[in-house]
Order: sequence, then structure tokens, then C-alpha cells
Amino acid sequence: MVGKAAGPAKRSERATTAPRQPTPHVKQKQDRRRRAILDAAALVFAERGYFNATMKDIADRIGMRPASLYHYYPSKESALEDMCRISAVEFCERLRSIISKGGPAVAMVRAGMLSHLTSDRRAYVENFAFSRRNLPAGVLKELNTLARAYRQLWKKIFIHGAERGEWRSDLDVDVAADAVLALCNSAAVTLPRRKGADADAALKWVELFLQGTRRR
Amino acid sequence: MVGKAAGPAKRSERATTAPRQPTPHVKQKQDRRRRAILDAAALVFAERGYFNATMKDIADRIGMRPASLYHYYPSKESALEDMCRISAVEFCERLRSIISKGGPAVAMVRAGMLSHLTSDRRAYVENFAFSRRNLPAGVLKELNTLARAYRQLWKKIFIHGAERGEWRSDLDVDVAADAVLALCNSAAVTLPRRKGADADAALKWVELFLQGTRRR
DNA sequence: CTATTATTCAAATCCAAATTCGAATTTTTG
DNA sequence: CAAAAATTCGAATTTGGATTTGAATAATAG
Repeated sequence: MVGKAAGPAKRSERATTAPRQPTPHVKQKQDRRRRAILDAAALVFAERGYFNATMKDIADRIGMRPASLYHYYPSKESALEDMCRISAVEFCERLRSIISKGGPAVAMVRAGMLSHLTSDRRAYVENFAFSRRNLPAGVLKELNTLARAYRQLWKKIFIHGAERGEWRSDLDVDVAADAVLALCNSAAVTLPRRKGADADAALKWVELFLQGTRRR
Repeated sequence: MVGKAAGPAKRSERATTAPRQPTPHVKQKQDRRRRAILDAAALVFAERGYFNATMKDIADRIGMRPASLYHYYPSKESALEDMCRISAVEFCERLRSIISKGGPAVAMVRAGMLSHLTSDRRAYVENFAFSRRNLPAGVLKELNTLARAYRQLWKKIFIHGAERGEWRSDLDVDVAADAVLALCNSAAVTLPRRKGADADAALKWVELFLQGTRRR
């Protein structure tokens, strides 16, 4: 959405009117700024909801003016789009990596839930989960595909666990996949905001999911 | 919000300029219409999200024109407010009634979750859970109080169960309360929409919560 | 140091709904 | 049936932000 694929045209031999490529130093600076804006937007969206959040809210948070944001993002919508895509891709990668290490499904669930719950992209996912519906049909379709992929990875873990006999024999892997997502997304909102200190609280959610509530 | 407390002034002995009270037959008709509008609004809000839903969307669904809706609701916001209040109050009442019957906490959890998941006010709660944040501070505060009351009732169930030794000894009643709400609210969105047919699917969520995923 | 490019922002536009208005039309009442 | 009240809606109004524009200012490169 934001970065146009790096064009061709060697610096020296381009037509006189063609726009020059930004220098690496500049590009790096731009990226930092864009990231700062995306972080601010993510927090504001998560805090007030996408529609209630104004460009001014975002700008204020990092000492800029609304108009200036447009130098980095073509629209409010594109910022939402970016944070959704980034977090979805990253979460899939992380879960994929956890799965690839093999071992007991129970361990995968623990690691996967902790990864989801303690990520420093929490605000991003929160928006992915609860605000992506506000994006235009085309993008939404793509994001839903990513959401389905993430869910599919979770399902894979449950199937893996079923094969190894780790679950109750009557566990429905689809319900398990939906439930783990439900818990993770809600907990991401509910859980205390302090950095790290919540790994502890997160574990309680994990165990609840694994053990249930009843005495065994 | 909508019905102003029935005024005094007996029909016969009122001042000549005071507005007459609507006849019971008329009032009944009005209520039906208002209810139809609220149902339509709840569905549209749930489907597209509060901000994306237009007055036209709501009106279309029941063959009216946007302007006509204002005869029944002073604003889009007030419709959201109404459905939130109605569902919150109703859900509290239902859960309270379940608790008052006594018995095992496990049974209360089953009944409570089913009550939440199979209610014909599903669209209402969905909006209560995910859209009430868009209401003005004053109303929101009140609704949050109702939300806290509902959560408190759930917590009471878990405490009750702890006293009877129904749970794992290390169960955290607060986490349990948050988790059951997380599951119910998500499931209300995820669960199939067909009437009744989903009581079955709902049960799987209940058992997942009670038993967890692990083999025992 | 100078030309070029990047960054910032104040002010001006724009626009999609929400809401208001008034006048028809229909229903109820006595 | 006639007056009063309720209901509906086409058309006009409003408005809160998002977005554009153009110009001023700061960085960077060579």
C-alpha cells in the first residue's frame, strides 16, 4: 500500500524530469516516521475506535499537524490497512515458526497464546480483529484470507494434538480454533497494559484454555 | 431514552393547550413499530458496524424512508443506546434468575452460557459488547455499570463453585469471569445464525470452557 | 555553499450522511 | 362523518472531519 515498488532508472542515466530515488539515509528516516505514525494511529484507533479517532488525535500524539500525516500516509484508511496487514503477516509467521519446531501440541498452544498476548503489536492486532471490517471490500477480502490462514495454523496445532492423543477425545478442532482466537483477541483488550508484567496474567488465560475450569 | 415517563393530567381535566396522551391502542402500535426499527437497526449495526450503517440501511430493511425513522427515534445514537440498555438489563435478569435457582455452579455456567448464546437478542448484545463505546460519556458510564454488574454475576457463580469445590483449586475467578464473557461475545458473532439449530454448537463452547482441551 | 528534495502546516475544499422542515396522507376518535 | 392526532417522506440544511493545495521552512547532497 505505502511503499511503491522501487523503480528502475539508475541515478545517473535517468530522464531529466523523472523523480530521483530517495537516498538510503532519507528512506530510513522516512520509515522511522511512518512507523511512529502507525504506532500512534494504532493506539488511538484501539483506544477510541477507528471512526471516533480523528487525524488530529493521531497527529497530537506525536506532536504533528493533521495535514502533515498525509506526507506519509495517503489516508486514514491506508494506515488501518497497513497495521492490519503487518500484524496479520507477523502473527502468521510467528505461529508458523512455533509449529515448525515440533513437539507437543500443548507446548505449541502455550507458546502461541503467549506470542499473541504479549506481542508489542497488541494494538495492531486489536485493530485487525475489531476494525478491519471498516476497510473497503477488496482489502478486506485479502485480510480475511490472512485471518483464515492464522486460524488454519491454529487448527493445525489442534489436529497435531489430536493425532498425539493430547486432547479430550471429543474435542472439536474447529471450535478449539475459534475459541483460542476469541480468548486471545479479548484478552489482548482486557489484559493489563504494563509491558511484560502481564506474561503472568496471560498464563492464566492459557491454562484456563488448556485445563478448563472443572476440577479433574 | 425514548418513552418519556407518562405524565399526569387526566384526559378530561387538563388545560386546553396540553398535548393529549396517546390512546392505548395507538401506543401499542407505536411500540411495535419502534421495536421493528430497533431490530432492524441491531441487525444492520451488527452486520456493517455502527458507523458504516446508515439510516437508509435501517430504513430499507423495513421498507421505510430515513426521515420517517425520526418519528420513532430522535437519533441513530439513541437507537444504539436503547438496544444496549435493553439487552444489558435483560441479560442481567436472566443470569440473576439462573443463579437464584441454586444448585451446582457447573449447571449455572451451562445455563448461563446457553442463555447468552442462544438469545434472540444476539444482535443486541453484539452491539452492546462491541459498539457501546461509541456512545457519549454519560450513557457509556451507565452502560459500563451494567456490564460490570453482568460480569459480577458471573463472578458470583465462580465463587459459588469454588466454595463447593467444583473447580480446579487454582482457578482465578476473575480470569474465569473475563474468559466466559470473551467466549460468549465472540461466539455470538461466530456461531451459525440459524435459529435454534445452534444450541448444539453452543454446547461445544460450553464444554470447552468447562473441560478445557486437554485429555483428563 | 547552492540546488534539490523532503517536511511541515495553515487555510481552503469537499462530502457523505445525519438531521430538520413542512406539507401531504392516513388513522383514530367521538 | 369531521376534527384531531399520528405517520410518512421529499427536499433542504448542517456539519464534523477527511483530504487538498500551495507556500514556507528545513535537510541533504554534491
